[in-house]
Amino acid sequence: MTYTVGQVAKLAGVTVRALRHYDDLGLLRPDVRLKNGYRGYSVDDIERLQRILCYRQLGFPLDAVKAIIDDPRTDPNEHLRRQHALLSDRIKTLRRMLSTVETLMEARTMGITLEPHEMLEVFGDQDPLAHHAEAEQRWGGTDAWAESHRRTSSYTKDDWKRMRAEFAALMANFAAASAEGLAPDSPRAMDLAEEHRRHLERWFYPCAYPMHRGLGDLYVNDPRFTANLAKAALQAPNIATYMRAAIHANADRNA
Amino acid sequence: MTYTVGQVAKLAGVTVRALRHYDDLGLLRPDVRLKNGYRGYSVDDIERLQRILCYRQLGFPLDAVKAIIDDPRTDPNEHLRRQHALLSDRIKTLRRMLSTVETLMEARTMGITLEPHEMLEVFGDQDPLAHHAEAEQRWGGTDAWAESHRRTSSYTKDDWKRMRAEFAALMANFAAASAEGLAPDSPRAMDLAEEHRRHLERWFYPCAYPMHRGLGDLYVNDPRFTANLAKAALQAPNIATYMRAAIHANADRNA
DNA sequence: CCTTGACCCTCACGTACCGTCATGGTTTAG
DNA sequence: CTAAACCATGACGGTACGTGAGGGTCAAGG
Repeated sequence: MTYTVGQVAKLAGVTVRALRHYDDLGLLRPDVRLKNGYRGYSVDDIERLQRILCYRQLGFPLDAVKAIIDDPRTDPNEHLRRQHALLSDRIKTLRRMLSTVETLMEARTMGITLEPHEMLEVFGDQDPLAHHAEAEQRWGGTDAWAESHRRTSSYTKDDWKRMRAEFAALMANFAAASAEGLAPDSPRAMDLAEEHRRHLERWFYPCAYPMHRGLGDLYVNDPRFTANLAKAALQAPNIATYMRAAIHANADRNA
Repeated sequence: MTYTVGQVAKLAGVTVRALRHYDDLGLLRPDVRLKNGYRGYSVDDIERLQRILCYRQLGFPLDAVKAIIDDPRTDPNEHLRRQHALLSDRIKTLRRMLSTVETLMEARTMGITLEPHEMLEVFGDQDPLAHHAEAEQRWGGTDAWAESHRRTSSYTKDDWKRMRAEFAALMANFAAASAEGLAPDSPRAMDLAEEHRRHLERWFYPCAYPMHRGLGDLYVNDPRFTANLAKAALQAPNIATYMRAAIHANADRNA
């Protein structure tokens, strides 16, 4: 299945012109050219476009985006982790700006004049490059970054086997707990939820409690995830719903 | 007191070149030119710069920023309200992007392939203009917008007198409650906090519970606000701390 | 007194990221 | 078979600055 420029543009909410520009830059080359000269985008191209748009939204210039995306040291999981970190950062700074605006509002009602630096400092250039350069400084080449990177990209077949075995055991426990009629907010069920969270953190990506909650919801709301979990739990009924409840209870416990 | 370009640039976290550019555009004219030709920025200029940077951060082109800022129908309070709304919106969409990234992460670990539109649709152009145009459509000229605008900009001297009287009464009640040794999380104290919140909403700006919490913290953390409240409460001791506790209790109650 | 370095000034050209025609072929609905 | 709706490739324009070039200003130190 291939998509035309117009289709991709509509899907992504960008203009056709932008896609053509990315093509010119070599940033996003459509998979094929049809006989009539039309651009034919593949699903891989779409995935690449997701990365492009995400990094661009975060303020990176396109050549930097190209460098980031084409970096051979970075695998897909690493990209998602990085996007997650960058988005979280951005949200944090926007929250600081929002907080400053609230302070300004209240200062006005009270007739208090704030210092210039209090009004300004958070609104400056949130250029991700500066922060990223700093991150590069902190992490670049050192162990932390490399280790975080090594995690998924260098798993051996044996590792994957162990991971799957761990996961299967965990899901079997969930199925058993559910079958026993154990309440999802019982300590045992919550422990299983915690184990699930740490499983994700050990093998894949950092997963704080709010994020874990979101995943619990995802498992119930998206039938594909529901089905996948059911399969892993040997068709235990409503296992996703059970997991979600346990995950939320566990998150509450650790709030 | 006037500031040089370099000082302002450092305060705001932007380049000197950018400030000169804003000068050229007529977007931010320094208050004065010193004898030596240096730009001299006043505190008002700094306040204007805060608006410029905020709207620019939100993605508005500079000429639009100029139009927004120079719009004579918009008073300072209205600007802050608008900035608050726009920032909140932006945070909301970034959160949607973050949530999508989390879904993508989990989809990878489960080996599920998402539909193209699921990967892309949130990352498109978050151009505030589109949304703003829509808001203009919804509100433009109609009552809601005008009314929201009329609120502070058209208060008469009598209105201000009533507002100040209301506020004085409220603070007197807080002082009394505190003097009586009434617990800040008692119903009566929480009612006062709620009254304070509604006072803000009626006279100044929308103030949801999370924001109200933030203000409570501000009252304690910033001595200028602490002092101001103490004065309004006839020097009742620790009134800001008392208010903060009541505000948080009230927010908990309405969570 | 004179220099050095950190500021400031005004042109002026360059660059990134597209928007916007202009011109023309292709495909699909009626 | 024709109009509308796509696709293509140039090519020029526009915004928001970056980046010198070339040259005054000012405080501190030798």
